Parts: sequence; C-alpha cells; structure tokens
Amino acid sequence: MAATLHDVADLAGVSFKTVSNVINGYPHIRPATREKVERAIAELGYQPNLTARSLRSGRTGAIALAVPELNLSYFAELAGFVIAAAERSDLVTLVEQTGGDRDRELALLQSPRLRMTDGLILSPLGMRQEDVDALEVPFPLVLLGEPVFDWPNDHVSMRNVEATRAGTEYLIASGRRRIAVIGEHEEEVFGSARSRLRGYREALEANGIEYDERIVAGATLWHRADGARAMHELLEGGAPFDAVFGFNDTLALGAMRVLQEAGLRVPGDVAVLGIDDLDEAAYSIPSLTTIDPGREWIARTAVETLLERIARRGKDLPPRTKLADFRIIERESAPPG
Amino acid sequence: MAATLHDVADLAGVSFKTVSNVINGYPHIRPATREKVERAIAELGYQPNLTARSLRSGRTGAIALAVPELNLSYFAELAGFVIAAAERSDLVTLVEQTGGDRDRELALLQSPRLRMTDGLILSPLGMRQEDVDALEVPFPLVLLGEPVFDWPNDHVSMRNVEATRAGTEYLIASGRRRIAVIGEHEEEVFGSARSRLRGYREALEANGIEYDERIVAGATLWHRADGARAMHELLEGGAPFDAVFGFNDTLALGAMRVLQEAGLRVPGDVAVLGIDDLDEAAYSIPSLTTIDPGREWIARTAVETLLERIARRGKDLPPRTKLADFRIIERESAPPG
DNA sequence: CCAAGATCCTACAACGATGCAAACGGACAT
DNA sequence: ATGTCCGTTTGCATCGTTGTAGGATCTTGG
Repeated sequence: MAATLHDVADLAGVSFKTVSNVINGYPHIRPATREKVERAIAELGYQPNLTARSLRSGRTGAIALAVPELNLSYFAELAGFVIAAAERSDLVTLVEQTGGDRDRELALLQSPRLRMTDGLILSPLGMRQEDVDALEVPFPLVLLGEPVFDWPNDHVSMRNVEATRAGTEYLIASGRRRIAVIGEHEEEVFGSARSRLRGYREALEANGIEYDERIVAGATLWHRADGARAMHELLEGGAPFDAVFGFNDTLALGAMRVLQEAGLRVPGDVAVLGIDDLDEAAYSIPSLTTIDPGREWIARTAVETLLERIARRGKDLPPRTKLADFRIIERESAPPG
Repeated sequence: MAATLHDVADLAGVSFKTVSNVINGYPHIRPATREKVERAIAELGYQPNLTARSLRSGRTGAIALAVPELNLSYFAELAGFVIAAAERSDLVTLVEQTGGDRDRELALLQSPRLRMTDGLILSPLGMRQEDVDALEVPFPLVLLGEPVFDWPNDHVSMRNVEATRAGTEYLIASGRRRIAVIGEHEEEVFGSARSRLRGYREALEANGIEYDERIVAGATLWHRADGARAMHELLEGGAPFDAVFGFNDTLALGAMRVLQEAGLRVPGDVAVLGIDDLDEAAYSIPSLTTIDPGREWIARTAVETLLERIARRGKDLPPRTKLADFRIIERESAPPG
C-alpha cells in the first residue's frame, strides 16, 4: 500500500502532524527536522492521499464538464480548452456526455457523481423551459450556450444573434439573396439554434429579404450526417437558394459534401458558411468560410467563472453572463463580395 | 450544507449506521424502519458524500484517461467511447491531455492527481525506451498504442502492422506502385508510427516494390496541418508518387487538401488512404478511403481490462495484450482495383 | 415459560488527512 | 531561581462514510 503520513512520521522519528506541517509549508519548523522529514518522504515516495485531503478540506480539486458528445468536433475542441484551462489552475476535469438528451441532462444535475467535484460546467441542449428549476443546484454551476430566461446561474456564451446576423449580412454583401439555413431547432431553449435563427432573420429583414421557411432546415444534433440529410431535403424541396448557412461547421461540411455530389459548385452555385472555425474547416475542399465563436475564450472564461463561484461558495454573487467576441474567417466556400 | 447520514438519522429517529445500512441494501431491516429512513432521505434530499465513501472504501469510482489532445479527432472520438464505456460500469472519467509530450507523460505517471482515480488508461506518444521503468506504477494502468517492448502493463491496440500491410496491398492491388507515406516518426517507441511503417514495408517487399525514403514523410503530431506540410514537402521533393498513405485520417485529409490545391486529381492522379475512419472521412471531397481500427472495441476493451485489474488489485494477473480487428472502408479517394 | 437462534439495530473504530489548542524546551528578563 | 515568551512540536477532534462486533428485541421449539 501507499505510504501515509504515519509511515513517513515513523521513519523520520517525528509525529505525523509534523509531517503534515512540513508538507503544508507551516513556517516554524527547524531546518534539521524539515530535512529529516523530506528525506523520509523521498525514501518512501510518499504522496498525499487526495481523497482524505478532500474529505477534510471540502474541496476536491476537480471540476466536471458535461457536453453532448465528444464526437461532435466543436465540443471536443471546447473540452480540450476547458481541460487545459482547468489544469492551469491545478484542477482536473471530469468529462460527462449527455447526448444532448433532456433526461440525461436533468439526471446529471441530480447525480451524486458530481459530488466528487467542486463544480460543473454544463452545456445543456435538451432542457426545456419547465426544467429551469432543476438548475438550482447545491453546487457551483456555469452554463454554456445561449442565455434565454432568468435563472440563477452564471453563463458564458458566444454572441449568437450578432454573429449570425453578421454572417448573414456577409453573405448578402457578397451578393447572395436566397440564403438557406441548416440547424434550426424549434423546441430548444438553451441551445443556440433559436438565437442563431433570430440573427439570421434580423439580417434578412434589415436588408428587405423575405424569410422563406422552405429553405430553413432543422437538425437536432449537429453531426455531419445531419447536415447532409438536411441538404438532401433542401435540394428535394426545390426552392432555390444561392447560399447555405450551416449553424455549425459540421452541418455546413455535411451539406457541402452533398451539394458537390449533386453537381453544384461551391461557391460558384452556392456559397457555404459555417460557425465554429474547427480545425477541419481550413482543410475541406473548398475550405470553409466560418465564424470563430471565441471557443478558447469561452472555455477559459467558463473555468474562471466557475472558480470564482467555488471560491465564494456561500456568499452570494449575482449571476453573470459573459459573451465572447466573434470573428468571420473568410475562406473559399464563401468569398467576400 | 448538504445533509449527512447523521442528519437523516436524527430525522428518522434511528442510528446513523442504520441509515447507512438502508442505503447499502443490508438485508435485515424492518420494512417500517426502511420506510422511515427512506422518507427522511427524500425529505432532506440526502446524497452520500462520495469523497468520504472513497476514503473508507479505497475505491473512487473514477478512472483517468490520458491522451495527447482532444483536438485530434481520433482521440476525441476515442475519449467519447471510453467515457461511454466507463459510464456503463458506473465510473466517471477524468480526462488529461499530455500533448504527446514525453515530460508531461512521465509527470502524469508520478502525479498525485491520479490518486483521485482507481486507474489510468494512457495513450503514450512521447515516451522512450529508457522510460519504461516509469510504467511500474502503484495503480492499475492500461496502455493504448503499439506494444513494443516487454513491460509490466496491460495493453490494448489495433493491429498496426497487419493493417498498414493490408492497406498498402489494397493500394497495390488497385494498380499503384509509388506509394508515399505521411506520418513516419523515427524516435517513437510507444506510438503506432513505427509499426505502421513496418507493415508498409512488408507489403512493398512482398510485392517486389523498392522502398524509397524520398516519399516517406515524417509528422510528429498528427494534425491536418502536419499532413499538409508533409505533402508540400513531398511535392517539392519531386520524387513521383501515385498514392499517399496517411498514417491517420487527419494527416490524409490535410494532404488531400494540398494535393488538390496543387491541381492534382484524387484519386485520378493520386489515390489517398487514411487510418481511423473518422466521422469526417465520409464527408470530405472526395470521401476518404480509410481503415477502421476498431476504435470502439479498443475503448470498450481498455475499460474492461482496467476494471479487471482494479478488481484484482494485489493479486498478480499477467500483463495482457489485446488487439482489435481492422477493416478497410472503401470510399472515393482510393477506389478498389 | 425459558433457552436458543434469528432478526434488527447500534456503538465504536477505522480510512488519511487538516485545524486547533495545548505542551514542550530553551532563551531571556526579573 | 523563577516566570514569561517564543519557536517548535504534538495530541486530539474532525470530515462522512463503512466494517466489525456485539447488544437488544423478537420468534420459535421444547
């Protein structure tokens, strides 16, 4: 078995409390004693038992991150940033997958599994308006994704409305008028689809273009396959379009593939725009014009925000909303006008 | 503060140990008592403190997974499968990123951070032969990636040599003779590059094709950008080739992009083959022919293997090596002959 | 009606760490 | 020589749980 404070203490010939003091940097220790203890620690390869320390201190040094799936590149990259940011604060990250499923999201908020962590960063997707109460949990919680109603939590997101509005206007400025959308999600409350659609509609309206629901395609999870399926529907629907705005890059990439299979040229016949700026988007054929949502900023800020909450546990800190800046990345699939 | 066993016990009017017994399904409890306790639990919303339970039981219910980066799609998808498999066994998964860096891999093996988990699944990339001793750790450890030398650990991997041999022969059968490679990694011990190169060479030899190192390009981390850079080198090198075997899909996709930028047709001028069968590979233009390495099987098996080790902690179980079956997925970038 | 054996419940000691307060010993002033 | 003070070390309680052992209560058979 691993060595404990007592083992070290026995070897060093001091009380186990002294060993604890050495480890925790207590100042009043005679150099000779400190050295004895350190030698014993080294000899036994002692490492503190973090579980015991957690029990005593009430802090675990771990946070949880819950995303729909790591199989969705956006969330994989986001998770990578969150883990890196957490590590910089000496926290480890426990990753959960909800599948974007309402029941699993709700179950997670109740789950004792989280008791092993100091707080949760949740990217909800399936939850509905009536579930808002479930967000009143006894641990620090930061939400990712669009803020919609009043709730008692911190919140970090991209500027969905502004970004899709800007994206749509970018397409309009480049001469497109019939801009299809993929990724609409009627019932959603917490995800970004609804706000993204709003930004899109605002841009149309501001430019005197009529909203045509025949070229608005839904997609619940945002896999490439969903983008492909949606594009098939759009093509079969027969309503004309000269651009496609995928509400994320994987949808856009799935759609772009289908467009080209159908013999349409991108961007010649149809321009394609995504959101996320995945690594992958720079290497597709053609490379994908997209909107950088500030992923890394979001990840870093979410961890910081959670840490502030953890530090002030008890004291009430009003819920905060923090929004990242976005940036349009011009590439081949939708060149500027 | 959260309720404890004592709080529940007070409310129910029993000893706290009885509450513990109810929770742990101890059989001899009068129905009336059980009900009283359960009502108290519900009323207080009691949830067991997992940290205390861990301290007492010595098990944490968490495992750690360490991969180079979640930004690499292969590892993101693998992590998703590992988390899902762990969850089926009621384990949570703590994800660490090593960046494929030797020092960070070694540090991780020593780190007390892992003391919060029951075991580790590690996908080493930077470690060298002389670091093998570092793998003798006091906790259950399962390694992913090519087994190279004798070491005292369990090991789950794909069949690298056979797969690249089969892949190379597939290209040869389709009429290609000058098959370039991207992803070679000279110094590597634990990663897969070396074995993959071996399979490639075996296939060449078996078919009387000479090995030409001018068309073998290195790449340490396997991002799309690395594949792109390697392809630029190959093109500038001037040695002719009519196929490219990327040692993973992201390398292949990065390379494919550069090929087409250079005006070469895929697969007309150059066939492209990858390994991993990423989701993305089905949606590139052209879609990528690739080798399915059995990712999900690997993830599931790694978790199972780790669990066996955890269960028999102490008892010596000889180290095992488990290899997944692979499958060539025929798509457009390299059609069958 | 009592002893024996189930059945149900409780007391106490861990697990390995930290916080608090008190004990120790030497230096110094009185 | 005694008391005070400070730097240094220690003992004890504690975090919330589970394991072990044994006490209390209830059945049951003779």
